[in-house]
Amino acid sequence: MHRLVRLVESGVPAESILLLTFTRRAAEEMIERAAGILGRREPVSGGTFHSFANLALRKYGKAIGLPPGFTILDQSDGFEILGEIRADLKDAAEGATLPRRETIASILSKSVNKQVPIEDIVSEEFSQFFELISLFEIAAARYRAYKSERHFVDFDDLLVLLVRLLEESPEVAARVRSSYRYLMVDEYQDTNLLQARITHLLAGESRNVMVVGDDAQSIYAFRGACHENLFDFHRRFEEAPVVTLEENYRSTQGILDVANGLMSQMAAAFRKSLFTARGKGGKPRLVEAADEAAQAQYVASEVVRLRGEGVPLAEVAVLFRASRHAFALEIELAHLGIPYVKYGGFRFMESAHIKDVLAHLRLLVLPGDDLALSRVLTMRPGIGKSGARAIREFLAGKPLVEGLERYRAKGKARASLDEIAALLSHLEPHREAPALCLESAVLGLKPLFQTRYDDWPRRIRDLETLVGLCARYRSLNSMLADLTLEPPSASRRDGLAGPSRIADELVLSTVHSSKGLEWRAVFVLQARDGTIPMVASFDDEPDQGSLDEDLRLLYVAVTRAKDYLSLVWPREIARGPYGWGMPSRFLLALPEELFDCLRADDFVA
DNA sequence: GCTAAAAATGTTTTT
DNA sequence: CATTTTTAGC
Repeated sequence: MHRLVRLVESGVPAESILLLTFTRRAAEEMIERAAGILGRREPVSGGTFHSFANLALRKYGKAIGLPPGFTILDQSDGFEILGEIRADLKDAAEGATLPRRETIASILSKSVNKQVPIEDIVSEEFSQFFELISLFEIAAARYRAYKSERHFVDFDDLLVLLVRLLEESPEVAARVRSSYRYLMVDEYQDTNLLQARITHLLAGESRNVMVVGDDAQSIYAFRGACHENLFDFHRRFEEAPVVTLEENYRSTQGILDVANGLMSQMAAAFRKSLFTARGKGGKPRLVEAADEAAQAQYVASEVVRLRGEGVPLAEVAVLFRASRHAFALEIELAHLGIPYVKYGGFRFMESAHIKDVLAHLRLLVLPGDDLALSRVLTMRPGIGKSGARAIREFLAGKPLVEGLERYRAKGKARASLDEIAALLSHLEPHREAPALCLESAVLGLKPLFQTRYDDWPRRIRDLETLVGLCARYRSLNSMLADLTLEPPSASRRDGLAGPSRIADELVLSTVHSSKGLEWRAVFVLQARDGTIPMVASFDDEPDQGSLDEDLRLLYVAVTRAKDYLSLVWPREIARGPYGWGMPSRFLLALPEELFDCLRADDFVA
């Protein structure tokens, strides 16, 4: 940040500075801080690598044959396509069971992000599918073909295509480089090989580039992040000075002692020892709870106590590994009437009702979007998978609404087709603002939702919130692209969280989504062996790599806390590996005197 | 043959 | 808990 200020003060126009990072929350945080320092007069550009790629490709993609109106696929779109491909490949598998479509997607995606052949990924991480490598390669080829025929672009393609654009079109590369002369990348340990290449390409000859990262906080290896990028950057830009930041301005020493203790268990290369001038502070707590309910009760009662001591709810966070770890707590909070926002985990854009409505809008933008068409068709009564396929084939190349009316069908299917045709012809994307269009679609689908979903009131509320969030868009296409790349990420008890930053709400968040943020008080749920580190079963010990990643995950969680930290471990949990009944091995490895060891049961009673 | 309802299954984490 | 596969039903 200081470099940013210095650059601007030394006369560099703010708009020639580009800030990039991997996660949206880190990007938001980064841009907000920059705006805070520089004032609003000169907005700095920046965002995630993906959103930057989206903008650049819309603008210059023509140079590599990509039309500006390309459609972005989200993860579940990709799953759906691969599901079809998987079904087609079943015969070729000759009786062998193919992995789930999500697994195939993960293999293909890793191969792209790490820029290594599928064969390597499978032999390293999925050796049980070694026999199927050639099938995966066929699947990859079909998946690529499917996308390129339709000008569909998935998350990985955004990066691949940006690299190709910058490499194959020197004119475009020169233009982009001249408009962003100074490049800064935050959370560099989370970038993958493609993003590192983009960084190098954008830096170009001028080499005006700075990256910030902490290898101890690398927690995205599962999607191909490569924290060695940090060291590689150091080698590539030899003249770049390395500044190690060891003084910590956030946490009290008691918390840093735990953080240092965790870090000393890592096999990391850039060793640090964190210290602070903030003083010792209270000891972090290591709290034993009987089960998840007791864990929830302890956390809730502590939150109430802290609020009584003057700590606002918004200054308190509860962190966990997976979204479901917070379920019990959510019930408890609802019971006590404590408001909260929950980040991470469940994704709205992938929940059925939102996809239902957006599929209709996608058809308005691109009538040939057969992924969206399938969804629009099959969500109606009377039309199933094979019916949809027949209708899709019939409709190919025909005007959509007319075709729907002319298709020969009877009974429920006929009624459904008429309803779709009526709804689609009623929506007028050219005359209405995108948000209004969305609103009409919601209204038109409401009767169907009421029969289809038991919890339709909640879903309708979600959609109404979504309409509100979309008010700022001027084109349907950019609205859809943004919703895919930057979906609303938080929820409240009753659904989608709208913009209400004023409210004093407790924060529940996955550790992954908490990166870069800080709170006065932090609770970590399920700091339990089997969860952190995650262990699938008794006889299945995790390998060193994933063990290390989990250690870093706990490190990230611990270092979010400024003054107060409680690590809670339930002895019994409802699912998953039973019978561990131990705190995380990473915590057991630390000297006991670093913690106040408590029992939640004594506490709550 | 195709759909719709019931059982089974398999779980991070993000763009 | 929500999605996918299996099974029954039309």
